[in-house]
Amino acid sequence: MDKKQCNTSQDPEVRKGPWTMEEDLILINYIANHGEGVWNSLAKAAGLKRTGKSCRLRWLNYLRPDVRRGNITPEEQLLIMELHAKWGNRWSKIAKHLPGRTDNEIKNYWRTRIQKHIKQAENFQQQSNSEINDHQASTSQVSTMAEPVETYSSPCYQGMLEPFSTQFPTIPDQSSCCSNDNNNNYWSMEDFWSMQLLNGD
DNA sequence: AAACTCATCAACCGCAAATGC
DNA sequence: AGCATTTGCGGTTGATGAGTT
Repeated sequence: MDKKQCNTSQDPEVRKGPWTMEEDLILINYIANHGEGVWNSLAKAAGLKRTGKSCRLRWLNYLRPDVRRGNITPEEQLLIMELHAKWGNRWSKIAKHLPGRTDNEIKNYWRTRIQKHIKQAENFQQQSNSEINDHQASTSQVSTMAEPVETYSSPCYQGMLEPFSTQFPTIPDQSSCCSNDNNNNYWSMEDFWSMQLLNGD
């Protein structure tokens, strides 16, 4: 019936927003002791005032020990582009081919970095196309180019992969600093897991 | 130094599929 | 078979830090 029930977002007891270190520790400890499970009941049993969804997302994207943060390598960038050309926005599918990467991370990366470059490239192509068309329009009445290029398609990338990858010398630089920058937000996951080892449970 | 803009990313939301009863 | 619940996915938003004026 009401699917929002499992969400319980109306419940004032349910916390939202950024996770605190305490919450992270509770979740890590609970999963270390009991394993992953039914997330709604896990959230309750662990004493977290979060939805199961929120716990799951936090665990999968940030707390799992095998999650890699930052440092998207040029190889990964190209792989993401190739897989996106093949499958489109199937982020979870793409993420499966990038060990340690999450769908959310890849999605964000795509939207903030790659899409920007592609749009620039598209604009550049459209500009040069329109210049060519302007030139050709004087000799021909064909108007098929009015159709906008819709989202992704592998042919669309064909010409973009090369210029994109060669203009990338700027991006790996930032990725090399990102792992630390990201960790500076609050604390590092290495800290967390070493704490776990110290706790022993 | 302050105000403003832009880029990034963590987290939420809604929906559909999967699963259990 | 039908309903309820849970899980997973993709899109979107809001907070925040960095850069610019």
